[in-house]
Amino acid sequence: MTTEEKIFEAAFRVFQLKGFKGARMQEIADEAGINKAMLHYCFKNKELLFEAVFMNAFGKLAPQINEIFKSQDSIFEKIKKFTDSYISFVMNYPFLPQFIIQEMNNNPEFVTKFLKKENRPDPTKLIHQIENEIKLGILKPINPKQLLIDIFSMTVFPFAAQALLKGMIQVSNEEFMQLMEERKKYIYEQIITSIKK
Amino acid sequence: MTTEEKIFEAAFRVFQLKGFKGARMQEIADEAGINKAMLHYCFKNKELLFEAVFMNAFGKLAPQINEIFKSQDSIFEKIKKFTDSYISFVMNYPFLPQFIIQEMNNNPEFVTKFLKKENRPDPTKLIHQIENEIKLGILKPINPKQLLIDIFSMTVFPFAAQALLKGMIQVSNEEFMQLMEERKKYIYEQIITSIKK
DNA sequence: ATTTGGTTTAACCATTTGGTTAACAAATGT
DNA sequence: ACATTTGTTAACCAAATGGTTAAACCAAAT
Repeated sequence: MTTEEKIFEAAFRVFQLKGFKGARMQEIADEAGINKAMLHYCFKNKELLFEAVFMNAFGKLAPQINEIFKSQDSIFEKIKKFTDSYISFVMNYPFLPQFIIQEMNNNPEFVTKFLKKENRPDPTKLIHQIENEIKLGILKPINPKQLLIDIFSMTVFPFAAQALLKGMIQVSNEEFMQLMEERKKYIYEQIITSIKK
Repeated sequence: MTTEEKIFEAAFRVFQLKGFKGARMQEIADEAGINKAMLHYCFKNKELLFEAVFMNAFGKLAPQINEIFKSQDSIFEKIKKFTDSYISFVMNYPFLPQFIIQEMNNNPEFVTKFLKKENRPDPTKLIHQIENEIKLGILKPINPKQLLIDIFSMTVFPFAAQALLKGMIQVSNEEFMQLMEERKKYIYEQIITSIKK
């Protein structure tokens, strides 16, 4: 593994855990097992290192989101595939959702920056599809944007609010993960039941 | 307004916007229109000031949550009241949910600390109630914890992930607030449809 | 008028933190 | 063999930051 990779992975871990402001360059260096000057040699400064890490992190999630937006499946199929693949993926990176949401809120300029990327998830197509399936009488007449919010909420929130949730409903990490595993199917069934005509 | 109150409100604003690590004592002092030394005179140090602000913030939300846990209403009634009161309340403090989730994740010791408070929201009663209504055949057989997660997810997530969401589905702040207004009823209807037998 | 108590401030301090420099080592090309 | 580029380190630096101190202010009590 190259030094650059060691730094990157260390930074990924530290930033994810502490956020941009909370992360210390020294800690990243220690975690990577190299000298602090090396950080600035490989990645000019904290901002650039963070940006690399952040964009990479978001890049890991974007495909899961794009899947739901771009594929040719029916709404039902899309929801099933999305919840399943998103939860499966994020169970391996349990802190990713909170990390992204937190930094997006703390640096609103990131939102506009990421929206400019060409692979930006664009929901307009999905919204049209929902409107269409409503017209066809497959779905109940609902606001497509609300449905979209539902899908994200039910899938992403448990991970984003992990600490609070675990504390509140009193579950260990194992039980939590099991709940999330169960949730793959559960979300799909709940949503379908509530929108199918 | 006393100096202490001025400081507290300023700290509330700054911490909410920048988080614990991101907030600067000088900024809070400026925002409060007083000298930095005054902060340390009134609230010994950053941690204590933050703790005061954070516990107060959580205290604002706890009643909304306790309502759903403690009242004598049916599940249906509880969900209706919760979504309505929570969203109404949080529309006046749009950054509160993200603030609390963020700091809970960044300082896991807060979770245990807040769980010790006597007014801690305890969902066991609600879970029993759900199990009971399932037995009575009012609700479909679902995992009560999943239902609880749904309620929180659908209500809290849009606020917690505000920046990302607004960017992704391309809505202005006004449109967002309108969606949230609409959501008070919407969530209730969606959930009821999906769990009513 | 003077003391007394809390309140407020300007100036200061120690530490932390992101970042730099200059020297050194190890490849790499000629 | 030698020069040049690339990788790596220890020591250092300036700015930022949380926190302290000692003096000034000011209202109420004596």
